[in-house]
Amino acid sequence: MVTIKDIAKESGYSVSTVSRVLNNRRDVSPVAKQRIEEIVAKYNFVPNNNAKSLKQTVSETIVILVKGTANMLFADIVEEIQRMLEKTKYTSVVAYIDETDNEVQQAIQICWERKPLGLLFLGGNPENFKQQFADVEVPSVLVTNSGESLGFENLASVCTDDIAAAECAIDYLIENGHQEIGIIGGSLEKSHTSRMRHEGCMKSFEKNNLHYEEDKAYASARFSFEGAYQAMNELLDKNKKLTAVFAMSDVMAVGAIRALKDRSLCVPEDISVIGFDGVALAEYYNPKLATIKQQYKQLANRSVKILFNLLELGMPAVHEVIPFELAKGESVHKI
Amino acid sequence: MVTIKDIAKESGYSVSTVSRVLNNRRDVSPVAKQRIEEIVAKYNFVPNNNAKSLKQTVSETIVILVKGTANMLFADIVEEIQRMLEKTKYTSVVAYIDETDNEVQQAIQICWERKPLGLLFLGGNPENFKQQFADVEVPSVLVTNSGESLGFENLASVCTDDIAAAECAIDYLIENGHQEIGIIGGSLEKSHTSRMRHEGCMKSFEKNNLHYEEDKAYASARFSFEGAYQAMNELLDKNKKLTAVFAMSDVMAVGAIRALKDRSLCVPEDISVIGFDGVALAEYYNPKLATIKQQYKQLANRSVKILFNLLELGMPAVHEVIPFELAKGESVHKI
DNA sequence: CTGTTAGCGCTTTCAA
DNA sequence: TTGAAAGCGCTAACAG
Repeated sequence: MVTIKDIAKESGYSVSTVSRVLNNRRDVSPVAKQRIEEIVAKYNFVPNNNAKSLKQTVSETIVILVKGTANMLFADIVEEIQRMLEKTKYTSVVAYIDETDNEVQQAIQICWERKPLGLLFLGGNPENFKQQFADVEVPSVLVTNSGESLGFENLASVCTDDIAAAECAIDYLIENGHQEIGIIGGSLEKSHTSRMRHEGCMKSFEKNNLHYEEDKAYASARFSFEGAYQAMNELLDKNKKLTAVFAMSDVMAVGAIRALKDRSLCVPEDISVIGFDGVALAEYYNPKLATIKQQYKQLANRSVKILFNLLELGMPAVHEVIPFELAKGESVHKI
Repeated sequence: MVTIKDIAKESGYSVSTVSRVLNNRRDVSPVAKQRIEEIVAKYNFVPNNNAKSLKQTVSETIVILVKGTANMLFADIVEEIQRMLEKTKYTSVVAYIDETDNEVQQAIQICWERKPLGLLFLGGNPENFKQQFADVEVPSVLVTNSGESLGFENLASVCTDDIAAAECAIDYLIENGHQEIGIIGGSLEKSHTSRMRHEGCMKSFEKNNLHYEEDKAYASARFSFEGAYQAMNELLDKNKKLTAVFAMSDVMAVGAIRALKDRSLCVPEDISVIGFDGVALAEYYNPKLATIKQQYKQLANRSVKILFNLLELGMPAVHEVIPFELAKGESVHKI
């Protein structure tokens, strides 16, 4: 493998000059620049990022930390963020981490290793932030979760109001005459987002004077087709009178619908289903899913803008809420 | 941030001893080991991977290079591979690269930077391998594509027979009485996989004495809902007599079905659709998709096993074909 | 504009 | 069993 030293030797310049050319510094003569670039091209030289990061005190990189690879909403947001970042002078790096990992710990390690300018967290558990985010010194934006109550100076946030959105979903079911409503979501102990949405559900139930029994009406599962499939079956066994289900993601809604069909129940004729997120799948599924549409483009947009404000303008961290939309689809039926 | 030096100072040992403990070397006294581990735990010390990789000549890492984040089949395979690798002494690292990137170039860079023991390519363009894989010295397995014709000593492969599988899909449509068949796939210029599957289609058409006109019957698109949606519309415009469609992925099949529904065509009553891959979505969709099931668990299994054979036993690179299955689903109708 | 020098944090000889 | 020292490939002062 060819190193910067080899390039230096062959070009007749010193390594520092080569380094300057590589990093597009202006203080290099055009002659040197051209000569060095020739040789770099000739050998197809690519700098070793380890060495680079090891030495550099700061890079021009923005790291997008995505919690969970399978999340369709995150996939949309990531794509949008990357599209935006491409147009800037910054380099973006996407780091996918396991859903069970601690994103803040990972962030600390990443900061230490890659010295990014800024961080974008897609998803995350506020608990983890509370415990360790103080060790992150880099301007960051928490996307799809609120960081308001955390009170860190370098942590802004952009999210959908999960409570209001879930409330809206249940309201919609109730408006359509449903009284026996089941909920499929994540673990209420582990998933903060699920807790928020659950809280929204409760608000709607209370507001509408509907009785809600968690044991009977809530089934928790992984955010997957399979998980929701099982959860739906549980719910069906527990409550024979169910007429509607709120699934905390579109993927879950699809899993639930398959379970219903497998029991020869029609959606929405026999049971109505509403999802959450508003990913493409919702519109491509049959029936088209009723869902709460999170505006992924806006979430992406504002996140990047806000990060730039922190980064370039030194503005204080703000906490924005992006409005959601109710997409009526075809999976909810009036009774 | 605390470094190995700090640990050394606090423990009273030298950096080399600390390094030994960190890397589980045996030539350390139990006393030293314990003392150092205490301090490491106390400070929550994590070594800087840049420095580590920079110096190390070889790591215990196996890199999984995934081409495209949105590929559901790859997601399944990756998960399975990781599950297997977890049980071994190796560390696995997943690197997602853009579909438009050159995976071999990336691999070279990764080898140079992270010095992995082995490489697993999920997807890839044989053309790229032909041009540059010679520069990769690490044992590798190409998954879901055949590397047989490439003839590299350190490149094994595990794949589904795309030609036979596509042929089987078309055969199935023809068996069901379809004569006017449309195909939705990737770019025939850019996607090797699409070319293979296309070839399989042709074989079936010829075998069954059916006339095939590429212009009229083939629509290319990105492997996404949206892309297939448009492609389906194109096809519909070009051939009013269409009774069946083969989509080169399940995601594409779903996109196509939505396009059909939007034109008030029923699947499978008016038009039959068969997909490819056999991802979970196929069984969760309505109607359940007829599809060619690639056995992702077996693909993952054999890939890892074969890599270990290369790695540990120095066995020669083999090229395996994993059998596929036809899942009949509900989206194909006899006419 | 360019070169010299000193490390970044770690692993790895080589001696002790 | 341990430590000293060299250096991985690169950037970043600091001189010139």
